[in-house]
Amino acid sequence: MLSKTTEYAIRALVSVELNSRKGQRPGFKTIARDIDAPEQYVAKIMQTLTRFKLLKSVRGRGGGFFFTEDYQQDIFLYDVVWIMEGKTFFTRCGFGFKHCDANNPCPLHNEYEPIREAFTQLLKKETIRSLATKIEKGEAVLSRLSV
Amino acid sequence: MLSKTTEYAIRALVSVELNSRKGQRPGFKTIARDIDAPEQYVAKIMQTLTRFKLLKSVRGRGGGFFFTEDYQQDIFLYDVVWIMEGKTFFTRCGFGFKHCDANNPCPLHNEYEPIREAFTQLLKKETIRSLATKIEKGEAVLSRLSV
DNA sequence: TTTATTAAAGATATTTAGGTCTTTATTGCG
DNA sequence: CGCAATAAAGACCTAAATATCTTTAATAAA
Ligand code: FES
Ligand code: FES
Repeated sequence: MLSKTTEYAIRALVSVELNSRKGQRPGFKTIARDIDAPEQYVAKIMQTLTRFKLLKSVRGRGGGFFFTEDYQQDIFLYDVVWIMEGKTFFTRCGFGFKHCDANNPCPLHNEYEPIREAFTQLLKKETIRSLATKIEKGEAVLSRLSV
Repeated sequence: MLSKTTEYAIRALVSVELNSRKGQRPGFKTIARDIDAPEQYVAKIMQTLTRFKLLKSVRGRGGGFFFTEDYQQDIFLYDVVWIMEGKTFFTRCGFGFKHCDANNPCPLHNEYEPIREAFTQLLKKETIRSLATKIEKGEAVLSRLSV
């Protein structure tokens, strides 16, 4: 569904959120450990997220990644997916056509479109904060050691 | 969602169904043209589908691909996806964990699981025949030249 | 039986996603 | 200032998905 890279990106942002709730400013190594992903790959992904201004970074001693003060508006998973997968992600044809077109539908369209839409709505509803809160409440986990 | 290969596989089978309704026994070149996919790649995919006995092939003059007489039980899209993507396809974690586990859920689980299940049900409901019928009725198309 | 036609098989090539390494720039601390 | 710690940047590497090429085997028609 989502690419591994996008999954890492979402998990990494949640890691930053959880760390900052504890007054920390994590670096990419901390994040990578948190989410059980390759350090250097996480570093690359953080570069992308920073470039797209989903969060800030500072280099040097005491540096790391953090959300800005004007982080009033939530980061929706939709935003992350949009950045990592491109806007076409939300309108792909389930049958493999270049575009979805309800006026010239593939034979899966009528069934597939509502499912794709439900997933889009999920991504427009859930935020980095909402995921972090679930984890903080113990309702979910950020990574699993076993299986 | 589905890999390109799986999409080709489904479309190829629908092409065989539509051709055989017209009394034809298509070869991989005909199929490739029907579904607008690379000939040799389609050939490879047909080999896989034949190996898994979703349909039969004969070589030589007048040869091609066709469904057997005991083709009473429908071919569900679920079967095709199972063959092409593996059984783990239907139980993947939307957050990137190795497995989905409701007892130790990721923060997307509660929202994601129903969507994944809806898609699985779609694949268990729709068949190669049902897709072919939609196309035959003019309700959908097998490929699109433009966009 | 020869030939044309077709799929199977296997090797190879290309592209994309995923991942690593090295160097440079920035920052804070002693 | 000089050093240690950190992210950025870019080159590079690896693995998987996608695609192609070549040879072989099977079949039917002439
Ligand atoms: S045309 Fe295929 S999903 Fe809409
Ligand atoms: S644990 Fe992630 S979807 Fe079930």
